[in-house]
This record gives sequence, C-alpha cells and structure tokens, in this order.
Amino acid sequence: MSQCPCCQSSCLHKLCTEQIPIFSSLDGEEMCRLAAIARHRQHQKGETILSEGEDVDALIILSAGSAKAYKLTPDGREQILYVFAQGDFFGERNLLGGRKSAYTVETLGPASSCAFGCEEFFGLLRGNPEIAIKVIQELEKRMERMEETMHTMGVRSLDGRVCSLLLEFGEKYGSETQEGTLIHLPLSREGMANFLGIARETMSRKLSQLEADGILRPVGNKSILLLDRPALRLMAGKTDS
Amino acid sequence: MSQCPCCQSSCLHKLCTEQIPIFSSLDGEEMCRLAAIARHRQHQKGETILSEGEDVDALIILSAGSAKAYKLTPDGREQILYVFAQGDFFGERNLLGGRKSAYTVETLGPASSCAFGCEEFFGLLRGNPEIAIKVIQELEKRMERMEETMHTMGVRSLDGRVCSLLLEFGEKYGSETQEGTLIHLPLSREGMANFLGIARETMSRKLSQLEADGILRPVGNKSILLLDRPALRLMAGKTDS
DNA sequence: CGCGAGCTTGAACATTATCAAGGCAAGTGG
DNA sequence: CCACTTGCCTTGATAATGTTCAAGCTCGCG
Repeated sequence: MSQCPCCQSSCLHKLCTEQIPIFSSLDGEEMCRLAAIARHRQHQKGETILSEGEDVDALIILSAGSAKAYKLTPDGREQILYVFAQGDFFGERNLLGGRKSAYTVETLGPASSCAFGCEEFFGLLRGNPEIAIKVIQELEKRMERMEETMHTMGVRSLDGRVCSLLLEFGEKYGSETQEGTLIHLPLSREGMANFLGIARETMSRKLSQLEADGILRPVGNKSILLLDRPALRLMAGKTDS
Repeated sequence: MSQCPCCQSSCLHKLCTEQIPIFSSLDGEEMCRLAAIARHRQHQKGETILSEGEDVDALIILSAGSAKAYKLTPDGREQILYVFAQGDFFGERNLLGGRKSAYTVETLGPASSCAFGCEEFFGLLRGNPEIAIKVIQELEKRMERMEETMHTMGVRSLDGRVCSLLLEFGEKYGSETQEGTLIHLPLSREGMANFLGIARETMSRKLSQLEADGILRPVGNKSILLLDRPALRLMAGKTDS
C-alpha cells in the first residue's frame, strides 16, 4: 500500500476511502486513485457541511466524527432526520438528480469529510457495478433506519418514543458496563427532542421520570446509563398505559 | 415489438416492464426477456402482497393500482410508511441483504404486480450499470419522499400536519377543476390518521374544521375538493397558532 | 472561580386521545 | 324496490397528555 503513487509521503487520505463500505470492493490501487481525487476537509464542532437548498455536485462522505442532518420546520425548529456517523455519506441526491440538498448537515463535534465530484463518481458507478450495488445496499440500510424512525415517531405515547430512541442510541453508541449500558449521547436534550419532534422540556421530564423509575441514570449531561433494558423495551413496546 | 419472441400472442406482461422507470434504459427485446421471467399476479382490494417479517427473495413491482406499506405499532395500530403507486417497487431489501421484509404491503384496490427473483435481478444489475443507477435514483426519490414525510410528522401542530398531507395528496392524486383541486383520496380517514400517527376522530375533526373555514369541501367520502390552496399552505407552513 | 449555555422544574393553559352515541351510505337479501 | 345490515365517518363530553412561559439550577469551559 505504501508504494501507491498518490501517497508517497503520508497516506492520510486513504483513510477515508478504506473505511467506507461502498468502496470496499476496490483494490488498494483503485482506492488510492480515488482518494487522490477527493476533496478533503476538516471540520470543527457545529460547522455546517451542507445547507438545505444548496446546490452541491458532490457526494460527501463523513470520514470521521458525527453529524446531524436536519430540515427547518415552518415554526423554526430543527427536525433532525439522521444522525450520521463515520462512513455515512450524503449529498448524493444532487449528484444523480441534479437537485438541491433536502437538508442541512452540521457536525456534532470535530469531524472530517471527503467529497467526490459528480463526474468522477458517475464514471465510477458505470465502470464498477459492484460499487453501485454497494451504494444501493447502503441506501437500503439508511431507508430501513428511517423507516424504523418513522415507526418510532408514529407511536402515540411519548414514553414509547423516548424509550425507543434510548434503545436505538444504546445499540449505536452504547458500551456495556457492570451496571448496564453506558450511552455516550450524540445529541443534546434539545437535539433528542428535535429528533422526536417534541419540546425540550418534555424530554427532560421523561428522562427524569425514567430516572425516578430506576430505569436509567444520567451521567453528567452527555451520557446516560441504562440500568434496566428490559423495562425500557417494555415501555418502548408493549406498554402504552 | 410484436416480433419479440416472448409475446407472440398478447404482449400482456410487457406492460409491467415498460412502465417502470428503473427499466427504461433497456431496449424492447431485453424488456421482453425480462418480462418473461417475471412472476405476474393480480390482486383484489385489501390483499396482502407482502407481510412484515416475511422472507422474500424477490423484487416486486406494482404494475397497476396502489398499495399501502405499514408496520404494526406495539399498540396494534398500523403505522403507514408509504403509499405506493404504479411503478413503485419494494421487497428489494431482502434481495440484496437477505433480510426480512420490514413492512407489510397491502393493496388499496384492484392491483397487479410482477416479481423478479433474486438471481435474475442481481445479474441484471451487474450487467447493466444503467439499471443500477436508475435503481439508485428511484431509491433517492423514495428517501426524499420519506424525509419529507418525517419533516411533516415533526411539525408540532396537527393542523400543520394535516394540511401538509392534503397538499401532498393534492399533488399526487389531485386534478384541477374550476372550483379547485379535486383529490381522489388513496386512503380512508382512518388510513390518513394512521399515516400521521393520530386518532381517526381527530382526523375527522380537523377536516370538519377546515371545511368550516371554507378551505375544503368533502365530496363523498373518498374525495376532497381543495378550495383554498394558499390558505392550506399557510396552515401547513407559517401558521402554528 | 465565575460565567454562560443548556438543563430541570413548576403551574397554567391548550390540545388531543378516549369513550360513547349516533349518522350516512353502500351493499345484501327478501 | 325497499328494509336491513355493516362498515366507516362524525360529533360530543371528559380525562389524559403535552406545550408554553417563567424561574432557578448545574455542568463544563475559559
């Protein structure tokens, strides 16, 4: 790999292509060539990578860090659609359809991204059906995530929605400890509220209530320890009383 | 086209491939070959084409009619995720990921479908990158629809959500008349309520209220005449009072 | 250590779900 | 052709739930 023509010094940008599922079928050299044509950027916390309505002719991949994607609701709130993690991509819509971005993407912490121009990516797809299939698979995964989210949002009781969210975060951002699952939250209380489409205060109240029930324990403001997963499941699921 | 080997008698099933965007790059003969390997089915109203959790190894295309896709919520309600129209496809997830269906698809009226087995479709993708690109584009469209839906569902005021839904239906199922836009509703009141995740009664009330405001007029139970689109837009958007 | 952003809590208010009782319309069978 | 029946829709009253506004608190950062 170190003999690759594009990275004689440090192979910095290969990181971005290597860790991305949609390019996993490429061999080392192709990956390197690809990385060479990408535009790499570093981001600070709270930086906007892409704005709703903006014209973008690139596919952007989050090579490190996390970000939220949201649309503004008429009343000025942020409706969060996705929480992106390393390896997720976006902006591809514009690339294929020539349309404008449907949402804003803002980093949740330090992050880095790499972007591929329209032509490059298009050529890549035509030449490598395998990549196209990978892209389809990734899109399917994302759709499934979103369907799951919609399902969650359709639940009438807010308790149910909150619990579902916690379980979901637990799977993605949680680590097992002796006491339970420790979640390092990607979103603030306000962010979570915006994800579920509820008021920030309500989110606080629900969490307090869950703490009172002994189901979880906040650890600082950015983490939560899930003490009783089964009870959470129950509330997310069968119980709507 | 009539010289195509597969349809010497009536070219019935070619209808299905010809009207489907993802196959639009194929020429007549390819299309015909494709149609020949598809499994064609007719459906009555209320028939279940696909069940949540079911194993399906096929891509199913709705060649005529409409259908709803839903998941059951823990409390037994149907959370509708999509309303499919002619040309929409589903089941592809299982095909690529080997996973189970995430939702149930049920026809809303008489309909017909055609299904392609896993291998056939896979081969098709590998051989025709254009089809893969078309599939990606279609998936992107669907994602955009869903993002729009989530955006709608995130709106706090129900009035806003109801109005958004009506506008959306207006674009898809409406026809312009002298008095306004006449929508032939694909869903019942209950269906619409399930789409928005609210109670059937609430849906009724909201519609009555909109009628009282002179914004719309129900025509029978299955159609609605939108009299004042601008007012609807306002309620869907800026007004949350 | 002090400041500010973000979080929590309380109380009044607004909205929606739920339960219950009809109503309307389409389809069925006499 | 009419009465009947069934499914779906509407409306009302009440209880449950969430929002909003306002105040005070805590954590985390400089």
